[in-house]
Amino acid sequence: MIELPLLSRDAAEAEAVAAAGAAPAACCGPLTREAITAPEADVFARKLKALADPVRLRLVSIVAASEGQEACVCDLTEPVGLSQPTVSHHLKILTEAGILSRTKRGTWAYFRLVPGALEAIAAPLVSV
Amino acid sequence: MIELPLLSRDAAEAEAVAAAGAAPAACCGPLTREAITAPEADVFARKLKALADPVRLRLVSIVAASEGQEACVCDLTEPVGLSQPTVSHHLKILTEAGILSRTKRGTWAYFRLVPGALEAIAAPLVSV
DNA sequence: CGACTATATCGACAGATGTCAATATACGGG
DNA sequence: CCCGTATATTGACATCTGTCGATATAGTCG
Repeated sequence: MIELPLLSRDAAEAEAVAAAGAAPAACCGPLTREAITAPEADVFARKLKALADPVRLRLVSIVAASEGQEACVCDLTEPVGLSQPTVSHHLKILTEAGILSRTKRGTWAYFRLVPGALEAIAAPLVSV
Repeated sequence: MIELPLLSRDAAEAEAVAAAGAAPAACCGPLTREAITAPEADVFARKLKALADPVRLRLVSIVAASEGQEACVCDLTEPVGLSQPTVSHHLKILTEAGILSRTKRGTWAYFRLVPGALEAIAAPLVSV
């Protein structure tokens, strides 16, 4: 097994998931069943933080709702009205959280929603 | 209709919801159906931010998993290992976001999970 | 009333976060 | 091979956030 020091744990999992065709796993059981442990809370909070920004929510939504469910940075800069470096920054956070995946084709970087990523984040929030 | 300047919009909605016996409404449709608008993203990000902290996740979970689904500040300080003012601060954020409700009985302030609040946050994340 | 307890608020402070301009890197085309 | 374009990285900066100790507020019980 080769180490992937440049990839976060979440991004690495997302990549493995894509290769295997499986869906990302939820971090933990339902919050309401029994008290979440501190380490589980850290992991879950990291994922929620990645999503808890109006710009990043819009980026995820635009990517997911796009033709072919993918978009490049150049498609995203104008809709959110921010500079290219800022958009790249947000996309990096979303990718490292395992929410988006990045594929480079030529000069362009295409981003896609990782299948099941949002559902995995939602899972601990629903009662049963 | 009386104004409630001391309560956030979310807390006010949560209170109305409790009075009517209804469940909190989701901020918007599924992220993946069509692109979320900027104002919707702001509202949704505010709710996610309230939850996107390891301490607050644990507080919500401890409250929800408690006997009688409620807990007072004194029950919560020790489990999370933080000072009382800090715990009060986090509880205020959760209450203003409409996730917890606060009831004062005697000297104690009891916090409960607002029914349906977590599901309302999860709703836009699930595909259909 | 006066002491004690539970909670909230305030002020301060370190560290995280979102943003941009400038720059670096990588790729494709003449 | 050099230029133009797309993206990523860096450095700087203002703002937000989580934490604490100190203090204020409010309720209980002698």
